[in-house]
Amino acid sequence: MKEIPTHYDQSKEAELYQLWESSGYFSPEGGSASGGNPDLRKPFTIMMPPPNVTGTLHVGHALFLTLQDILIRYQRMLGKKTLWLPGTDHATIATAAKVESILYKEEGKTRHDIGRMEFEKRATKFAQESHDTIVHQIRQMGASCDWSREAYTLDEPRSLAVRTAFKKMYDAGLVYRGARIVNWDPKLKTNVSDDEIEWKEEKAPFYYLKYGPFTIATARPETKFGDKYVVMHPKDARYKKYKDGEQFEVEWINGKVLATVIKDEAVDPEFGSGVMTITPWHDAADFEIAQRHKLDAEQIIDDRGVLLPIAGEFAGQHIKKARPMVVEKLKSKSLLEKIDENYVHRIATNSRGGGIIEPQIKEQWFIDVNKVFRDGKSLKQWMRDVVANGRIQIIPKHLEKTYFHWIDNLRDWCVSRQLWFGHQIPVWYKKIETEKKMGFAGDIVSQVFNTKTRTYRLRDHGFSIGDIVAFEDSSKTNIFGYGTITEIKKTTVGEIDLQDKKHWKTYEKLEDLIKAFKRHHPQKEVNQSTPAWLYTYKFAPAIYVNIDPPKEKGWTQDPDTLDTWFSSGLWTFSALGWPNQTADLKMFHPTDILETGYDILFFWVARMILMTGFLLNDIPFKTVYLHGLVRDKDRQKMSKSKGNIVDPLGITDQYGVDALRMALTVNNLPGSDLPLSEDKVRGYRNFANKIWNAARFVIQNTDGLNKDSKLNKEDQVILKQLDELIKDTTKLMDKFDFAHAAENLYHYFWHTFADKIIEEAKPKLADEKTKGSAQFMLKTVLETNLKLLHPFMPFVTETIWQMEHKELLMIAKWPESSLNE
RNA sequence: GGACGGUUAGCUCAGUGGUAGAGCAUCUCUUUGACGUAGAGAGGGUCAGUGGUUCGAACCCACUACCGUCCACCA
Repeated sequence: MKEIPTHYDQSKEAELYQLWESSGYFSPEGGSASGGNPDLRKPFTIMMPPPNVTGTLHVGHALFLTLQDILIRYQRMLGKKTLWLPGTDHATIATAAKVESILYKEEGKTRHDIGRMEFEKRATKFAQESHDTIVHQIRQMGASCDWSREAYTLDEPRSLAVRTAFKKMYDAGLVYRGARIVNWDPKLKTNVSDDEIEWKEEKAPFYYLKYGPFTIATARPETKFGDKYVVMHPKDARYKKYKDGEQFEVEWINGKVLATVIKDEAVDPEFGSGVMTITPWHDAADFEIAQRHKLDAEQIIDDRGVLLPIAGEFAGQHIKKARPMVVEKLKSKSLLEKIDENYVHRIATNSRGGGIIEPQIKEQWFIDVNKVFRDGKSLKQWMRDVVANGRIQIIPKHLEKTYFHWIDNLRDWCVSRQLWFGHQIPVWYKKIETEKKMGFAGDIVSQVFNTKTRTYRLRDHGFSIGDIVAFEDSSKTNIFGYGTITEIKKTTVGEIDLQDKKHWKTYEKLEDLIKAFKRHHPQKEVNQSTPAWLYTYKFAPAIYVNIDPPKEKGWTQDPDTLDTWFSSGLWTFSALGWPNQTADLKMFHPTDILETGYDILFFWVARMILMTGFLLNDIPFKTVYLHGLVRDKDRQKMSKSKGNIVDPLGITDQYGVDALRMALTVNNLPGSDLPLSEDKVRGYRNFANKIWNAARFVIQNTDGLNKDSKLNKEDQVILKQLDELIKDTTKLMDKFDFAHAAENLYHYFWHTFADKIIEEAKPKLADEKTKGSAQFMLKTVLETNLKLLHPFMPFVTETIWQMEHKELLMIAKWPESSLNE
C-alpha cells in the first residue's frame, strides 16, 4: 500500500508552478496532450488586464487571476490553442502620484524640485520594482499565462503603438487641441478626466451676498472677485424688469464693478434667490453659460490654488486661507446678508490620489467622439452599435444598459495630462514662417518720422500683427524697408499705418535688403529680379504630429503625457505587436473574452472598443465578463485606511491557493460584489483536504486495477450519474457560469462521491466478486473529478494526478459526456 | 434629478410558473483504518408590502417602501 500523508501539503505549490511553466504548455505553441498539430487548433485568447505597477497584488487581482485562469485552463483542456497574455500597466497618474508622495515623504521635495529627467528615472525604477513583485505574485496564484509574451504598457513596442494610434487619430481629425475647462488638480498639478473625479459630500457655510439689487448665494466667496455677469432665468417674473445685456454698477469685494445682466435657462429659479453670478474660468457650468453668450472669462486662481492680482489685497493668498478673510471683508462692507451653516454640497476630488479639483481653462488634447469618421458613424455610435447589435456581449446583461446610458452622455475625452511619467504626446511645435500674402510695389503713401518712431503709411492688403513686410518707397528717396509689423492703426479707408518701433530696418540699397532678407529666410528664393517687396510673410506656430520626432532642429515636444487609458485602450492589439501586422495579431485578435471588474467598464472596456473600432475597424473581444468588487465579510469596501485589506498571499500561505480560488469563485456572480471571509476560505481548504483524502483512499485501494474489468449494473449507474455531471459542468463552463459549475462539483465530490459512493464501495472492495468493478468505477470517478476540478483547484488536483501519471493534468483532455442530448 | 440593480433561513447568496435550496453558523450524536480540516442527523423562511394575470406566482405585470451602485453643471 502506498504511503500518502493524511493531509494535503500546500507548501509544494511553487514547485508545481515551476513544473507547469517549464513544460511550455502556458504558451499556445506548447501543443497538447490530445495530440495533433497544434497549429490546426482553434485559438482562444484572453488579455490579462494589466495590474498597475503601483505596489503589490491585492485580493481584487487574485479574483481576476482566478477567473481567467479557470477560463484558460478549461479551454486548454478542451484542446484549444490558448493564449493568456500577461502584462502590467504603467498607470500614468497613479504611479506618478505614488512616486511623488514617496518623494515628499522621504525628502520633502516635489517633482519640480528634482526636475523631469530625475523624476522619470525614479518613477521608472519604482515601476520596475513593483513590476517584479507583482509578476512574482501572479505566479503564486497559479496563473497559467504565457510569460514569453509579457507586455508593459510603457515598453517600446507599446509606445510605438501609442504614437501610431495618436498620429492616425490626428490625421483623421479625431484628436484636436482646444482650450476648455478641465478638472485641474492643484496638488498633482495636472488635469484629470471626468471619469476620474470622485464626488464627496461636504457641509460648508453657504454665503448669501448682496450684489447690487440682487442677492446671490455661494459656497466659494473667494472665487468671486471677477464676477461681472449676473444671471437669471429668462422666465423668472421677479426679475422681469431687468433686460438681458443691461448694465449697472455694483459695489463689490474690491470696489466697483460694471455688472451685466444675462438671461439663461441654466439658472434654477427655485434655488436660492434665483440669481447667480458666474466665474467662467473656474466652473464648468459657468463656462458653458459664458460660451453661450460669448462672455469674457478671467482667471482668478492660479495652478497652485493661489489667488491672482485680480483679487487685489488677497492676491498671493491660497484660496483656503483667503476664504475667511474675504468673508470678513464682505461683512465689513455690509455685503454679507446671511450664512446658511447647514448647506451640503459636493466637491470634486481626484480619485487618483490627488487633491480637490479647481477647474481651470487650459489647452488640452481631446478625442472627438461625435465626429463622423467612417460609414457615417462617430466613435460614439460605433461604441454603441457593436454592443447593441450583439457583436460584443456583456455579462451580466443588465450592465449593457449602464453602458448605453454612459455612451449617450459621453463627451469628448480629454487625453492630455500634465504629468512626467507616461507616454509623452507625439506632437512637436515650432514657430515657422509661412508665406502669407502679396503686396504691391510702391505701396508707401507717406512716412512720418519723429524721435522715437517712424510710421509708414501703406495701402492695406489685410496685414496683421506679426506679418513681415518688405517694401520699396519709390516716391523719391528709394528707401527699402523690412521688418515685422508690431502695430497697426487704421487711417483712411484702404490705408493703414505701420508703426516702426524697433524692429523695422531700412536699407539704402535693394541688395542690402535682399541680403538681410536672405539671412533670415534662407529658404525663400529672393534675388535682384524678384520683387522682394511684393511679399509679406507671417510667423505662425507650426505643429508636427508624427510617430517619430521631426528630423530638423528647433522643434519642441509637447510636455504633456497621455491619459493612461489611452495606452490601455490599445491593449488587446498593442500587446500582440500592432502596428506591425504580426502573426500573433492575425491569429489571436479579436480576443475571445475580456474578464475585468465592472468598475472599469467606462474607463477601460469602452475605450478599448473605441480604439479598436477606429484603428482596426474591429471589436477587441467578443465577450465582456464583469466581476464585482471583493468586499470584507461586513460588505465594506476594502481600503488601507479602514485596515480591512485581505492580503491574498497571507491567506494562501495559510490555506493554500486552491482554497482562496474556490472562495473567490463559488457564490460569486458576475456584476455583483463578493464578500470574502476567512471562514469561507477555511471551508474550501477543508474541501481541498477532502479531495486529497478521497484520492488517497482510491489510490490505496486500487492496486492491481484491471482495466478490462466488467462493470456491474450498480457501478454503471454511478458512471451514468458522472456523465450527467460532466454534461452539466461543461454546459455551465461554456456559459461562463463558474460559480455554479464550482458549486456543483463541490457538492458532487463531497456529498455524492465521498459520502455515498466511497462509503458504499467499501464492502464491494472487500468482496472479490465486486472488487474489480468497484475499483474501475472509483478510479474513473476520481480521475474525471480531478479533471473537472482542475481549472478551479489546479494545485491539489495536479499533485494527486502526478502520483500516478507522467503527463500533466493541466493538458489532460476535458471529459466528454457519452450521454445523448 | 436620471439610470441600473437588490429585498428568499442568523450570515452570504442560488433558485424565471408546478409541493422552498446551498455554503457558513447553530444544536444533538459518533474517538468506525481515506479524511475530526471528519461522519450521521436536527432545528430554522406567511420568499419586503399591496393589488393584478393564472388552475397554480419567490418567479410574470402594476404600484409602494426600504437598501445599494453608477451617471448628472444646482450656484
